[in-house]
Amino acid sequence: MPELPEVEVVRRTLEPHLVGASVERVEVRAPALREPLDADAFERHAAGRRVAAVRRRAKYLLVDLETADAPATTLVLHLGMSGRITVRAAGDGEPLPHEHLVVHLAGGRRLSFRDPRRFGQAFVLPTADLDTDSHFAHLGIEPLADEGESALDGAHLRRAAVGRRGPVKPFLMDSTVVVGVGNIYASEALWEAGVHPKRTVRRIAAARWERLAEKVREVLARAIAEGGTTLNDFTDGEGNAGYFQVSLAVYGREGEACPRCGEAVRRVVQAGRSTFYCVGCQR
DNA sequence: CGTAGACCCTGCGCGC
DNA sequence: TGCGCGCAGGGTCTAC
Repeated sequence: MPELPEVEVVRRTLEPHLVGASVERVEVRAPALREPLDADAFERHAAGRRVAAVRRRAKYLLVDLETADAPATTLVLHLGMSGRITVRAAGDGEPLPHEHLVVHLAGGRRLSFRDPRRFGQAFVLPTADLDTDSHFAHLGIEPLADEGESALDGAHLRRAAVGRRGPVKPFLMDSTVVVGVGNIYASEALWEAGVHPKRTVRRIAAARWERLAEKVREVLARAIAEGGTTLNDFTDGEGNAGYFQVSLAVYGREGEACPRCGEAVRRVVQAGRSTFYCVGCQR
């Protein structure tokens, strides 16, 4: 469900509910995720703290926690394929299906983390250790970062492709190159840029890298503006659906007419994931 | 070192 | 109506 835009939409909707709130306790309801939840760590590093900020790095949601007498910590949440994070009102007490973690806030509201497929993650660590933590140490640049040294541009993609082979679509999804580009938006950005998903990264010229970088940023920004893509069950932190799926040009549209040239959209599997593209206008 | 494939899970929609 | 199959937004590990 969630690529970068969906996580950013969740972040933005959670932020006003969480910043300034106090964490009374963290309840581990079902510890079995791929990395089992550590109730002791939550108790030691999250309980009794105040939310200072809600940030995002790649597809990770970062809830910064502070207290007067200890260094800052960060609650890290990843939605995997099927995770959902919502704020529940005080008194709304029914346990939800697949609810793994409940963060109880002062006043009775709760932050609820659900994940049927259990590919998600939840852990807490000192904020100072974030950059060196194994989940973050090898991450590439943020595609929507401001202009500057680490902005996503054609030169960044071209440099990252040096010495590599293989098709451009999995390359775009490689989080050591650029983060946040998942299976939906990789197909969409390639279609927007007119680049064939199977094209080898060694045969892409500077101008096309530039166009591709631009389209990646554009597609992600548009998806955020439209509240994220909802295929089955994505909702923001307040439980609202997103609308970007109506804007998808090729993803999930095998056999339908390409909006640009009318050719039938095709589906292939690359690196185990479905890719949708148009032979008429992607070269 | 870089890349391809298997794998971790549950739920849903489709065709029979 | 009910059932089995294929497929799903992510990431990591192993084998080449």
